[in-house]
Amino acid sequence: MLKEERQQTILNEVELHNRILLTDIAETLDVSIDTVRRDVKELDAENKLRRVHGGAISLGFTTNSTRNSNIYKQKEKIKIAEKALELLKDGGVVFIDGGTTCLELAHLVPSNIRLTCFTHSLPVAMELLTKPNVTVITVGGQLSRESQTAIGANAIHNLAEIKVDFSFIGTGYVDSHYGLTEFDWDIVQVKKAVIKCSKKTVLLSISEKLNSQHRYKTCDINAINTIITELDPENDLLISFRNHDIRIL
Amino acid sequence: MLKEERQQTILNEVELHNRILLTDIAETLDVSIDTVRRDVKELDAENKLRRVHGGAISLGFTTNSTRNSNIYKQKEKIKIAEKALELLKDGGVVFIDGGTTCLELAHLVPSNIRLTCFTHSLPVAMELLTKPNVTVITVGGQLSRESQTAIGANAIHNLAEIKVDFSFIGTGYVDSHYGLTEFDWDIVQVKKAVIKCSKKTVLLSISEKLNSQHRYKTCDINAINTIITELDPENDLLISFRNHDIRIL
DNA sequence: GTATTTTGTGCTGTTTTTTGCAACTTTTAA
DNA sequence: TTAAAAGTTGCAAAAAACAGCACAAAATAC
Repeated sequence: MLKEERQQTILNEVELHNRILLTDIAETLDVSIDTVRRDVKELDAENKLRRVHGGAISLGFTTNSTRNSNIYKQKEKIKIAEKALELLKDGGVVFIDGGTTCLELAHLVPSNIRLTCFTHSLPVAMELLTKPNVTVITVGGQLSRESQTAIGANAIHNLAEIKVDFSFIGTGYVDSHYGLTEFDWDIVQVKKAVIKCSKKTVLLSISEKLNSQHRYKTCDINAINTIITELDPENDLLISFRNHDIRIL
Repeated sequence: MLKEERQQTILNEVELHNRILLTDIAETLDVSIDTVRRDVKELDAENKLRRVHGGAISLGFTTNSTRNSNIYKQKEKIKIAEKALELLKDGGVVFIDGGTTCLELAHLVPSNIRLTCFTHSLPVAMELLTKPNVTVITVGGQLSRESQTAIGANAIHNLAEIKVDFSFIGTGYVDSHYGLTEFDWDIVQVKKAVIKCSKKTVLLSISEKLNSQHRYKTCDINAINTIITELDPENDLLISFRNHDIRIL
């Protein structure tokens, strides 16, 4: 049996079952486990599949996994993103933050709308590039491995040089009294810079985060112009935000 | 038996069974294995089939899979990337360009090496983020939809503020006399800025691009310090580059 | 018609690729 | 923490590929 044949068989199995075990394949193809291991190693190097301990998984499982796979409370986040779409005007200039909620917004941006979008998030930028009428501009800087966004002095410096109509941001924690807070100091600095460069700031947050707080403060609640949650604007959970001069969607 | 006749028989067998073994064919046709080998080599050069170790497979055989990332000449590009790895030193500061060859380089960066990598390419940045010891810094700017890299004045401005030990760049066309050239003017401007901010510039290019040229010029061939192709450095195709003060890997 | 060149084929020795095995290390999960 | 499973590395044998040579047949030139 030719090597290429074997590798093609492995690929087919992976596509078919989404994941395979090396031991299974070795038995099916009647070759040693080492050979299968080497094949999978090569196929992984060629980006045809992804090697994992004990076997391999299909790329379809991982490639778009940032968006596709199980995002926490994805239904709520889609609902939030849909509401946020109303704020997008043809020809507008906006900033879109990182995070799964903002990524949903990027995904749902209609492809017919003409927009100029700034972002410091790699996944958001990738998503926006699929929209033919959106001009995408990345804010450069050192990347946070965890969030796949640019942070640090360079990113803040770059943000200082732009001005957008709307910025859509997420937050780790939000409270009507303590404002927006985060677990991470670097993230706070970037968000401050984002708010500073925006005419209007829109907060996208699932209701679960309401009335929670943490160590570092991003801004007062008054710095936010619009809050969007998955809840009905009249919901009692939002009552403490209604006193402020904030639009609730 | 005529050569033509023999080759036609080989092709028929390949189409019929999707694959053949050289030893089988040699026995069937009652010619030496070397003759069959030479036939298959010719047929592969004519793109009538694909030569593999031990035999040949039909062209349609590999393309049946659903969404193979199918990078043109990926094997060659991996070979180039492997050579380029030798230039990476622990603690180094480098720039990695966009393009599939540079993406292979990013993919193959060992996860134990400590590096600071600048890039204006989203896919390269994403790939590098999987390496725990690599600090990734994006060069921001307006994104080219096609190449998923930052281009334009902003990117160039940002590049002007950094200095790296090595930059690894690709090119559309390269010629020993006309230097590096591109089809796209914007791309040229960015590449110029990259070369300017690098102590040493390394060109990664498949041999197919050697001795080709296009409309807009990026730089003279002398601006390049090292050229890496998939060929052996002593290969005759590289002879015209050997006169210059260029290292060939 | 003869000499020369070109092409095709097979053979030989060397190099590369592939594969399985074994010793040893790392990862995983109870 | 420990035992089992999986992974890694190095090695050796076999198969395949390669490069170079020799020779014969065919094509071409004189």
